[in-house]
Amino acid sequence: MLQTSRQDGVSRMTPSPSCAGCGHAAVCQASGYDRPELSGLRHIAERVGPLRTGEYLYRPMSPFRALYAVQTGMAKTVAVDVAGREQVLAFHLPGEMIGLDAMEREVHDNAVMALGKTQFCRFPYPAVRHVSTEQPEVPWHLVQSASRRISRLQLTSGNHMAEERFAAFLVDLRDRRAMLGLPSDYLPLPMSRADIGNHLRLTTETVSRLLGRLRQREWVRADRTGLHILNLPALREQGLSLLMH
Amino acid sequence: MLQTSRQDGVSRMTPSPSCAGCGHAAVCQASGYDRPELSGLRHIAERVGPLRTGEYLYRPMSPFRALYAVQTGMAKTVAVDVAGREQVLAFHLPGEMIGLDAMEREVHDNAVMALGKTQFCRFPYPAVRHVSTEQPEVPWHLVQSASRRISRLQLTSGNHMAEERFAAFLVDLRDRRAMLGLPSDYLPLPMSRADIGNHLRLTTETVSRLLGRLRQREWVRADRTGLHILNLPALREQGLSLLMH
DNA sequence: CGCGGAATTGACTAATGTCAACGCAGGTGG
DNA sequence: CCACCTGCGTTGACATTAGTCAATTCCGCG
Repeated sequence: MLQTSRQDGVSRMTPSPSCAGCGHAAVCQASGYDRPELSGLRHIAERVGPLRTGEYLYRPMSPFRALYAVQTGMAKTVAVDVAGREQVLAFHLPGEMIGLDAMEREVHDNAVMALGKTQFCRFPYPAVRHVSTEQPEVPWHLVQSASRRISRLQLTSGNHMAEERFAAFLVDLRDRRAMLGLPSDYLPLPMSRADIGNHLRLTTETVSRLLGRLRQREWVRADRTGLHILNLPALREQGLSLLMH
Repeated sequence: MLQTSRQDGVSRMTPSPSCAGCGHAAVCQASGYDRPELSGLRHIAERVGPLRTGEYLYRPMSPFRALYAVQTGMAKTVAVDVAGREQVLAFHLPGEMIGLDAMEREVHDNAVMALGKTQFCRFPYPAVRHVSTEQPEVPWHLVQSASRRISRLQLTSGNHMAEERFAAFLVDLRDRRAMLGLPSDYLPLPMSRADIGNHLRLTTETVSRLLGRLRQREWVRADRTGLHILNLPALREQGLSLLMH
């Protein structure tokens, strides 16, 4: 529940180390942040965290002051409706821009929570606007991030059997990791089964049963912290709703 | 099916009348296109259509060359997966930007189809980039459009009872029409029940039954072409998953 | 006036959710 | 260092929602 008084991430913020010596240059490169036309973005980046499981980067109704990107670890975006039901909208891997849905708005609608030890880059919005006057590619980079986010959301909005959705979820996660140059035959799953289920519109029980079936077919080897992919083609075939790029 | 050889919209295009005397200034104003910092966008706008029901504005795999906005009428965006199953991702009202998910990409993933007699504004992408050099607010306007699109997609990605989703759908449609200054106690529904159902992850039969129930409770009066809202508060209560702005 | 696609309605089915019991693992404190 | 405790995951039995299939009606259009 969002009311718990866990520490919010923004208070634990390094003033402005910029990207010099960040040590995660590979991810930035894979995500396209290293282009010279975006150097301004790198210079205004602040580092947030590390946050630990359950800590919030921001919460619903908190003022929109910055965009974020995951640097290391994983995070989830969660919407909460008036009845208090939560909906996990996305899991974020390193390099993915967070908070785009609040742009040009006063406050965030959603919460973002760390899953496992997670660090973020923070891009203060006024500074983003400022560097854009010098570097006109900056807003186009955001447009592209938003565009990708739209495509990703469209992927999960289809109506498919539970098994397809689950397989597609795993393959998508794998492909995104591969794209970032991260090991992709093993997927860490720092989120709970409940989170996965919620995201896919399934119950934890169903997720558990699906995992059981995949294990039985020897397509994956899984424990509670992660999952080895043993038969990627089969998984991909199963989740054919993945028509991405 | 996308293979039918209906005429594609882009061939029926007025060279470049710009927005002078367009007659839909009210919609543009409501959607924020009339700001002086965006005058360049208005000047590059071409008019497409009118297209009639079932005609495509563009199809999957067609090259991305322009953004569009509905001018009058309604349109739907449809994704098709490798198995040929279609997913209606959105219904577009006048003023809504279309094609953002293909930005900075080579081709469109989705199809956009007119629902009833529909006109579009076309913003050729190279011209958009060009005016942006003069008017730096242009890309920010796109960011904002994309941001809104993300919020809207997030709305439909929740797991809720069929009745909630349906009520929320109707109320959302009503609110968007109201925002545009269109009559909002009556909702034209130029799409088929199948389209509505597909969008909401329901079958036509279920949509029909839900409509029946709403009629019985005297919350709406509906025929196949549209629907009068008789009890908006009740509908809104039913679809409380709508927490927008 | 009748044809044909779309919508509606009903009977039955299947997928997934709900509820409940159990087990495993990690963490804490004796 | 072990034992218990607690939370998460797994598994099974049953319930419920929405889907499927089929028959019927409605309505626009030739």
